[in-house]
This record gives sequence, C-alpha cells and structure tokens, in this order.
Amino acid sequence: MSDTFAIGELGRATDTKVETVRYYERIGLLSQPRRTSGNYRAYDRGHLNRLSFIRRSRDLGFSLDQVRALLDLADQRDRPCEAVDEIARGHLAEVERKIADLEALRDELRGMVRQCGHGSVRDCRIIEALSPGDALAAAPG
Amino acid sequence: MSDTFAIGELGRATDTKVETVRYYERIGLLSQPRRTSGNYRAYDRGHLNRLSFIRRSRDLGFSLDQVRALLDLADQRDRPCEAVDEIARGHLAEVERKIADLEALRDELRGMVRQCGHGSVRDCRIIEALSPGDALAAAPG
DNA sequence: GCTTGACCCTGTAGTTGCTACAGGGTCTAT
DNA sequence: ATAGACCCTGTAGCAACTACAGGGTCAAGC
Repeated sequence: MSDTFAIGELGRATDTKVETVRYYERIGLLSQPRRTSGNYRAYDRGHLNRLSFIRRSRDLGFSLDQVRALLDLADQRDRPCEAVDEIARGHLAEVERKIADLEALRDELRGMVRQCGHGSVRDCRIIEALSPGDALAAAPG
Repeated sequence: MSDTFAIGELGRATDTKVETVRYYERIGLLSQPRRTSGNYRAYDRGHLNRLSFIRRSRDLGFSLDQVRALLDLADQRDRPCEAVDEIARGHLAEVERKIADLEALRDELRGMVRQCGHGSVRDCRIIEALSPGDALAAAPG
C-alpha cells in the first residue's frame, strides 16, 4: 500500500462520508490534495491527520469555525506563544464550560433513568421529570 | 387574564421564539390551536404544558424525533415505560461518551497552556491528542 | 477488447432545527 | 384616524452535512 489514499479510503479511516470530505475541501478546511491522471483526489498522511482532528473536534461540539481556529493554533508552532496562548485559554474555558453543562445534563438523565420503575408510562418518572412544574402546570386562582 | 394565550405570550412563558412555535406546529409537534375571529392563534393550558415539555427535552439534548417519541409515549399511559427508559439511556450513554472525550481534550489544552507560558508552541500536542491512535496515525511497514 | 462493478467526478438539492425577513392584516389607545 | 405592538403566511437563510443525478475511471474477468 502506498503513501496516498483515495477519498474513499480516507473516509473509511476517519469515519467520514466521502461527500463530507469534499465539503471540507470546498469550505477550505481541508487543503486540496493533488490529483491523479484520472482526476482522482490523492491524499497523504498529513490530510489524514488533519481530517482526524477535524472529525474528533466536531464530535466534541466545536463549530467548524472553532475547528479552523484550533487548526491554525496547531499550525503556528514557530510563532511566539502569546497570541496563541490566549486562543488556547479561550478554548480551554469553553471546553470546561461544555463539560460542566454535559455533567449537569448527565446527572439529570441518570436521575431519570435510576428512578424509572419499569412500570407503566402512567408512573414514569422520566416523563414526569420532563413535564412542566407547578409554575406552569397549575393556574393560580 | 383568560385561559387562552396569544402566540407571543406562549413564547414568553416557555422562552421560545414565535417563529419556533409556528415551526413546531408546522412539523406536527404541537397541535393546531383554535383561531380567533381575527385569525390569531389561541392557545390553551394543554398547549403550554406540551410546549414546556418539548423545550425542556430539547434543552436536555433530545432530538425532535426523540421528543416526538417521548410525547407519543407520554400519551400512551397504559403502555410499559421501557421504551421511554431506552431513549433516556441511549441519550445518557452518548452524553457520557462526550464528557470523557472532552475531558481528554481539556487535559491536553491545560497542559498546553501551562507549558506555553513562554517561548514557542513547538511541543504542542493538540493535534496528536485528538488524532486517532496508532492504527491510523502510523503506517505499518 | 469489452463488459461489469466498484469507485471517483461535479453540481445541486435535501436534511435538521431553527431564525429572519417581506409584505401584509388586526387590535388597542390616543 | 393613525401609531404602534402584535399577529398572519410564505419564503429564504443559516450550519453542517447528506443524498442524489448524471456522468467518468479503472482493474478484473471473459
């Protein structure tokens, strides 16, 4: 096996649909690979790493714009660190906020699932937990 | 104040944009309310409860399809609640996976910020941290 | 050397879950 | 009667894909 990959191989290696790979290229997130004589895209290991990074970041809830910023950050290894440090700190704060949000969500879901008595929907605590509280459910007066 | 609400009131009560309320109606998630003589939507407390349920579920990260399923289940009071439990469990598993991934990223960013106080970012490992394991990152042979 | 089938190409339109107009109608108050 | 806040329908836009349609390429097998 050579050092280049067709788009399908790249897709399988990164769990990305072929159309999505082309989409990333179209919006400039993934650089244009060289083409074979038959006009097929020929990717190298750099593309593979970059795409892996993109996919994982997306999975973690970063927007494409944020992924772009992260990639720039990773690319500017020669630059003095200060400008980059700020971006990194910003991302760190955001990641920490995201973790906190998800943990709160997880706790709620855990509470729901734990309380589920496996009875009928009538007694289902999950549904109950999702239903509005007193302030909205009951009319005053 | 009467027992019915205009769309704007409903929106304010549930922190939902008016356009979003109409959107939920259009896709059949919220039933059509009766109309006033002037063709204004007139919602009742049932709509308010249902919309609250939808918004809360959305807030907890359930997709509209999942919300639809939950609503259907909530309506079938005699059915066993296993299906509800399954939706919640599936969602919980997803949330837990995301937290674990974000924690890995957080640790990387923390290390980076700590390391990166002065000098260059040469040792930045964020790409590596988010890149796939050996199977993909290193070519065999 | 010709076909079959897996793969690739471009381009465009659809999806989800909203959100934002445009171009109007209604209602309440002054 | 006129201003302003609200409502109506309809359509188009957004992010981030995803799914075609209508073709071209290429290795394998007969």
